Amino acid sequence: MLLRMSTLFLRTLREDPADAEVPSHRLLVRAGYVRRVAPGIYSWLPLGYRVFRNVERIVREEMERIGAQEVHFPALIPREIYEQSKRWDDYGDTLFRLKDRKGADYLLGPTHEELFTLLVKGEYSSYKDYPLALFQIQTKYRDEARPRAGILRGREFVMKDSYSFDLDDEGLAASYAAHRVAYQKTFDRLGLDYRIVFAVSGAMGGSASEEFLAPTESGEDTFVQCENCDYAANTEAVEIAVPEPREAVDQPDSAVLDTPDTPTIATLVDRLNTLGLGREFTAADTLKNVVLKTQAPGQTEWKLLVVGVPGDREVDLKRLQGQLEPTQVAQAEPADLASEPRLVKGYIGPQILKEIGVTYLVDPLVVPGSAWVTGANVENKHAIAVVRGRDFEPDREVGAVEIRDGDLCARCGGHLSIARGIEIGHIFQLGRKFADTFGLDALGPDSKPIRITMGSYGIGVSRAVAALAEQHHDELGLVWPAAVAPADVHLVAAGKEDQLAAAETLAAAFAAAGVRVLLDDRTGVSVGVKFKDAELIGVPLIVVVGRGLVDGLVEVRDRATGERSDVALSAVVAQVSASVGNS
RNA sequence: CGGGGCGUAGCGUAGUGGCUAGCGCGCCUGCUUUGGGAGCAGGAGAUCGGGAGUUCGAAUCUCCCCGCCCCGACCA
Repeated sequence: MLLRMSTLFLRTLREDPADAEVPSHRLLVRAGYVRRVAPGIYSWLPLGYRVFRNVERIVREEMERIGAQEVHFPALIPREIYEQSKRWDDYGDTLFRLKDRKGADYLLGPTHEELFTLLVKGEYSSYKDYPLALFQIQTKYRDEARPRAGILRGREFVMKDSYSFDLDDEGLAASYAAHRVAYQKTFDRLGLDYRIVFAVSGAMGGSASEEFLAPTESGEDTFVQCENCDYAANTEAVEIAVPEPREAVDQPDSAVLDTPDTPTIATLVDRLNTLGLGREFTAADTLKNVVLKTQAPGQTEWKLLVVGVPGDREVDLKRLQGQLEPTQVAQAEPADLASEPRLVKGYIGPQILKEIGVTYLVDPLVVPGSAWVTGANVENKHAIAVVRGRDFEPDREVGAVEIRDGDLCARCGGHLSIARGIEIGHIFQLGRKFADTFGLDALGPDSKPIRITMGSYGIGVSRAVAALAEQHHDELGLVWPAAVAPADVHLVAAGKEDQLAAAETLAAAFAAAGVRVLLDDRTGVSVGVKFKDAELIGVPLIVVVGRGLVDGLVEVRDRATGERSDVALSAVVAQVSASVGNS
């Protein structure tokens, strides 16, 4: 392969585009890889499309390696198919909907579970046909409320999605494991730094669920990782270490105290410490009861919900929502509170919740037998030594507190640290949700139907390009890993005539040796511009045919390390093709 | 949808009531230059986001609308 800068459709920008903030967006635009068409919608230019196709190729190869077979579905899908799975309504505003000339409804696919399931149902009917894994690499559409960060989160993006079809749970587990390995190989080959984190399976249902996150500052997913063991989870799924449970019975009796004007945790703690109770209280000794409301799927009615957390912690609504899916959770409005006068704002305690029929969830930090200062359900009064298992019993535990940097790992007790990452892949065991919806069965050896169980696996192909740019750049520009770079060598002809002629000859030799070469054969461009462009474009090796030519030397530069060495013109092809072959 | 910022040439920007809207990059022509985004000279390119209004006069002031970016809500 030989690409010539003199004719390449490329214009680099000297300055950062004003609308770009994150590094990938800035650099991909500056280096002429992509151009914005509309918010969240981008065109891929020749260099960018080469990187894109390299990523796509690697993803495809690793899918095929585990026996997944590639298909290609339409992006344009009739409404009826999504009606069957209820997602025409359930997906909400994020679904791109459109009408044809007859007024019939269509959508642009955000994911393709329906089509995969229906396709298999239409073709396969025997247990002998399974297991099966299919995948596609397809443009997906989501009408994001707020597209952002260039191609990291667009309204149109390319995703590889695959689905496994198995007869039983063991088969699903095996398919899931195969995909997990394939994803590791894929991201390893791409040169992405990533973490596999536990996730909640969310609205899609199912059990096992893990995300592949590429740690980077501009990532929009927060996750937690243990500094001691390999535990990592996103903030919805994370579990932190909790205190040992205690015996409820042998604890001091509960008592009600006068605590006027203490509707907040801070005012309460101040007051407690003036009462001479023989100990110092902190916010962590109090039990905060936050009033929320929930809406079960398919219901229009909202029900009150109280969540108890230690007073020094906030409730993380997003985390809570993630665990209560598909039930919706929201902050209770004053009007909601008014519907239950026995809940006294600022003085709510769990002691009466059973009696008044309000669901009570506690964070696991509120362990059985733990004693708390909490509201007495009377204006200006709090209760002390309120013990879980004696004075109240929650309906269940749910991880609700905001995770802090330094919280302890539930596995090993090590410190947890919070980081941000880009979700580049997600694997989960979908189970029988769509098989149930569409009646996907295989006929078993006993002539009885077997309901198929599915796994769902996604890789954001276009997003991976952006994630690579996020992880592989410096102040000068992009620094592509060899496997995805638009070329192996960026060959700069530093001068005219002799040097240009020598560069031409060398470029032909590289190409003949199977080295992908980008030749800067532009005349009338100063060498400084060529160097800057080479650094911005980020091909791993830069070879300069310049002043050393009179001595039969060219300069080889490593874009990543900045290392430079002079190599004999006669030896450079062999040296470079060896290093390219090794990578 | 809430909060903030911003719309002037392909890109980055200056210009807060007064002459022909200025500058840098990029682009075109010519000459010079060739190891770090070159120099000189000449040139093309803008309905100043749109509409309405105020005014002798509007990029500039007022109102409405549209769009973009960032934060949040939301979101595999």
